[in-house]
Amino acid sequence: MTNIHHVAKEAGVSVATVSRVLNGQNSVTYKTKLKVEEAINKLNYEPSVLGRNLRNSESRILLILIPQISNPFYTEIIKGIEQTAISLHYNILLCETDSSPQRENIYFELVRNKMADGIISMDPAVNRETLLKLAEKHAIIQCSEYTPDSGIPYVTIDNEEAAYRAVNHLIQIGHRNIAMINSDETYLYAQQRRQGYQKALLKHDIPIRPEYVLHASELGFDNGQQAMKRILKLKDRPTAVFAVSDLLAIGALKEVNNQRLQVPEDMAIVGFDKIDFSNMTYPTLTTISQPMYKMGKIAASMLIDRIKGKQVESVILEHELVIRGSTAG
Amino acid sequence: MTNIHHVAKEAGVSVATVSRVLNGQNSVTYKTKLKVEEAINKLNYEPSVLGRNLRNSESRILLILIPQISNPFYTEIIKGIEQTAISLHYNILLCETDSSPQRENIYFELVRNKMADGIISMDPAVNRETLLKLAEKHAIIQCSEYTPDSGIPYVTIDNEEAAYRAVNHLIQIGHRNIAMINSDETYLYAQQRRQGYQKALLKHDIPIRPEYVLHASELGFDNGQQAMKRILKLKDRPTAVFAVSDLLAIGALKEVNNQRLQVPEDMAIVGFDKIDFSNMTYPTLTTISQPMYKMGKIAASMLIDRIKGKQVESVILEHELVIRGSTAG
DNA sequence: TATAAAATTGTAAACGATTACAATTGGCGG
DNA sequence: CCGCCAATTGTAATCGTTTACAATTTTATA
Repeated sequence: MTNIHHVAKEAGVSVATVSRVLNGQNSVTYKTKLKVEEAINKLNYEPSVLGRNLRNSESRILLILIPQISNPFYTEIIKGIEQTAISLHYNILLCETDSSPQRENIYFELVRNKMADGIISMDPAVNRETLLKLAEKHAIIQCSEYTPDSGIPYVTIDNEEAAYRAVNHLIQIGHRNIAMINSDETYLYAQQRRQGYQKALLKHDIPIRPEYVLHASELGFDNGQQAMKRILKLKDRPTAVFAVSDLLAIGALKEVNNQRLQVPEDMAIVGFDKIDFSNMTYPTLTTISQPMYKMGKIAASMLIDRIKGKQVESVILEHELVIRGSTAG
Repeated sequence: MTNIHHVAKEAGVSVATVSRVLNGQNSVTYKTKLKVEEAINKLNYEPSVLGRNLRNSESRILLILIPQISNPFYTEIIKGIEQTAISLHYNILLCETDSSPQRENIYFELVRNKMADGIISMDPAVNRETLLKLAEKHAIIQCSEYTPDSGIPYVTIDNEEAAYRAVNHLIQIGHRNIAMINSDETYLYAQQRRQGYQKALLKHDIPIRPEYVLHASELGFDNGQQAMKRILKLKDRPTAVFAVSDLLAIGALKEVNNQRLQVPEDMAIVGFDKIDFSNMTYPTLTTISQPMYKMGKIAASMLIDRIKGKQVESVILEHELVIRGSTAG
């Protein structure tokens, strides 16, 4: 492997000069710059990132913590992060935590010992204490899910308001028996969306029935399907369902189809996230659109600012209710 | 930041001894080992991966090259890779190439200058020349898509046979006008699947009609939907379609639904990959199941073997035709 | 042309680990 | 108690950069 010393010798200059050329400093004559560049080309030299990283004590790697890589909601955000990261010469290390603390620790370790410069956490099941501790010394941004009053900057949407609008829409089109498929309510977003759900009901004097709120242990098609199975067995069968994730909603939709019931006539469904699939179902899914790509881009630039020592403010982005076939006949 | 010298001083030993304890060498007395570990705990020391990497000239990072992160086919493979990588203390850097050579080059560079130890490429649009050149000096495995006779080891399935079986199934259930939605035929898998398609037709003396083979520029729902639009306008309208990706098939299915035609009565559809979503459509999608997770695991262990200098053999895995609603009434 | 100031270049010390090789220690037989 | 050998520990070089500071060259000015 050819290193900076070889180049220096070849060009007849010192390593410092070569380094300066490499880093585009202008304190070097045009003539020597040419000589150095010639040597670099001749020797086919590529500076070692390893050496550079050690010296600069940075890795230019960003960690992205997500619970499940298979949820398209995350993939869209990741695209946004990627776009910004690449343009600023950072690379991203994708970390699937499976919501397991051990798994998480592996990744936290990476940051602690400088293999990564910072973290964008999207894991709602994150170990908050550890994260907080880590945030004292390292750059961390939360995306989508966050920890209020923790000082960790975040990008997210107004979950309560979004849920409120979704349920409000169901009420507007005449439903009063509205079930909710929520996820684990230890997660903030789940709490907030439940708040929104209840707020909408209360607003219209619809009594809140605890048995109408189901919980999915994970965000997958199966979980949605199972939940719908239970919903269809409830007495005073709900006529509409609000699911906190498109994946759940799609699974639920499938179950309604399976039982030869009609959507939206027998059961209206609203999802959350507006993933691409949500437009491919039959009927298409009414859902809340989150600006995933934008969220990713913002999270990434916040993180990089943070790494560079700047102060950053949390951001709450807009969302939108997209009305489609599963609620509109 | 506390480093190995601090630990050495604290424990009253030399840095070499600390390093030996760190790396579990047994040439160190139990007693000193204890002293060192005590010092490590006391100082809360974490060895710097940066320093270690430089010295060992490795990064313990694997690159995964995929064209689009949003295709669930890849996410499942990635899970497999991840599983193996983590257990062997490697991390994975996910690289979305968008099938763009510039983008690709960024990642190749990472390997050239030791920021990554090897590559698993799943990009069919990869620049073969560059990849071959890179493979001379670096560990590279291809997964799913490969370059025959290049010496680059790969994991894949028998695409021709799989396509053959898919189309054969359509013929078995009575179809003779069978269209194909293929992707760019510069890709090997596309060529092979087309071969399989034609082989099945020929076998049953069905003439091959070039106008029945459409091409999607990308693997997305939209592309499938567009393709189906064109298919439905063909004279001698096909009664069945074989799509080389579930995403295309699902888009196509959507279009058939949109036009109020029945699947499979008016149009039977077979997809490829068995992504989770293929079971959520209406009707569910007949498709070819690839062992994605296993493919990922194997690719990862092949790569790591390669990095360690071992010789590895290419692997062709089994596939399976999964018959579901879109072909079986 | 001499001299001060500015621009360019070079020297050598980091960064934080690993590891040949050297030095020391301890155990054991005679 | 001495000498030898093995086991343990230490010293210092090394990986490939960047950069403070020193040294040199160039330029500007009188």
